[in-house]
Amino acid sequence: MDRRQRKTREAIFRAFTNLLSEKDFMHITVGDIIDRADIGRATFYAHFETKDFLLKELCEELFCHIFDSMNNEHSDHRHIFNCDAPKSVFLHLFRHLSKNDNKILDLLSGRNNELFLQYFKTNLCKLIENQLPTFNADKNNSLPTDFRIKLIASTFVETVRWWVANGMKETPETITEYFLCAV
Amino acid sequence: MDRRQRKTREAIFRAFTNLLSEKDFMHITVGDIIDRADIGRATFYAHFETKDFLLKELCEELFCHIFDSMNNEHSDHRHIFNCDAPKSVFLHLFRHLSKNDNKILDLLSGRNNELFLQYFKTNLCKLIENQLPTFNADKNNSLPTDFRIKLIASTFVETVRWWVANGMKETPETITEYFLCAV
DNA sequence: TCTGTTACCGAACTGTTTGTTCAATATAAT
DNA sequence: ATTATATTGAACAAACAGTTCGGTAACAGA
Repeated sequence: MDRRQRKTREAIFRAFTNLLSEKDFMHITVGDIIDRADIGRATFYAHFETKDFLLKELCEELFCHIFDSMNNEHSDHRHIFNCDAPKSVFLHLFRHLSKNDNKILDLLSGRNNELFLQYFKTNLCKLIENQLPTFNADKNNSLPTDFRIKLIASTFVETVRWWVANGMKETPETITEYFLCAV
Repeated sequence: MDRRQRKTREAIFRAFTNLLSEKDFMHITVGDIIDRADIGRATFYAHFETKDFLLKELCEELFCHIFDSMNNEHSDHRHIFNCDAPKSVFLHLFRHLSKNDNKILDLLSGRNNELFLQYFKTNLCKLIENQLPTFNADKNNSLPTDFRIKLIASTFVETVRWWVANGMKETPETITEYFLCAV
């Protein structure tokens, strides 16, 4: 990739994430973004079709590679997760979230956390579907499977939300315990 | 209230809820609303400061009175809920949701259900806080209280979301069982 | 170093949306 | 009937979205 392209793209993402921690996505204008990124208007539209696509690509850059790496590790080194799954998988996830250059942390603690957690949830459901047999099925075994998956996903999301709202004081290990205790 | 005012207000709400079931709130313009409501532009702004305030007032009209009535019944006739709380409270809620003139149903099954369930959740947490001692505390008793409340609220919301996504085929009684089984 | 390619700039431009204003008209309240 | 108020339609400035294009700077390969 051209160095110029890369720099502009990074400048746009940086400006955009800054703005997201200040105001609603809905009220951020393209003008705001190009002012803060210090680039021309035409340049922005050369990179992203609309503001919505910018959000989409940011989310993919943030989350999808996490899940991809997760799935790869899961299939390549299945033994790692099978020793005490699903604990390892979610511990892994919480660790990723807690250290990703503080970029994810900023976005998740801002006004728009629902926005990102929505994207997050979509990927999460697939992951949980694979892990489902390893979950303790004592209590809500009688519930429909798709319902159970969504419940676990929303519990995970709510756990993350509570975690970041309280300043992420707990260790990933503790939070994993909380999550597994709740689900 | 002036009959003219009331009629315009209703026309705006009707047009707005129609549009909400068709496209994202973000992409609905004031022009769309006044066209469908068949009113003048100046009239819209005489009623609502912005599009966001219209959404806010719609949510209040839809949800807040439900919770108000709930809280009143709860304080006036405490015995009703104490016989087998928290079942009654949430059964009550599910019943409300399933029959409110199909207006709530439309909105909750549309593209913008996250939007409304967000408003919903805020009120829900207060209700759950009152009902908390009546919940089965066997499993996740060790978790922080505020965390437990948010978990229960998000489980309720996720239950509603799954319910409407599947066409609300289950009776309120069944869904209440599902919810209490999951929480 | 030279050359063709590609990205960025910035300024202008069209079309859309927002929110306001105002005089004229219609409806409600007393 | 008279007064008060809601609605209308049109026009308006300001903000915003998305496009176009000629000129400039940075890149990659020979």
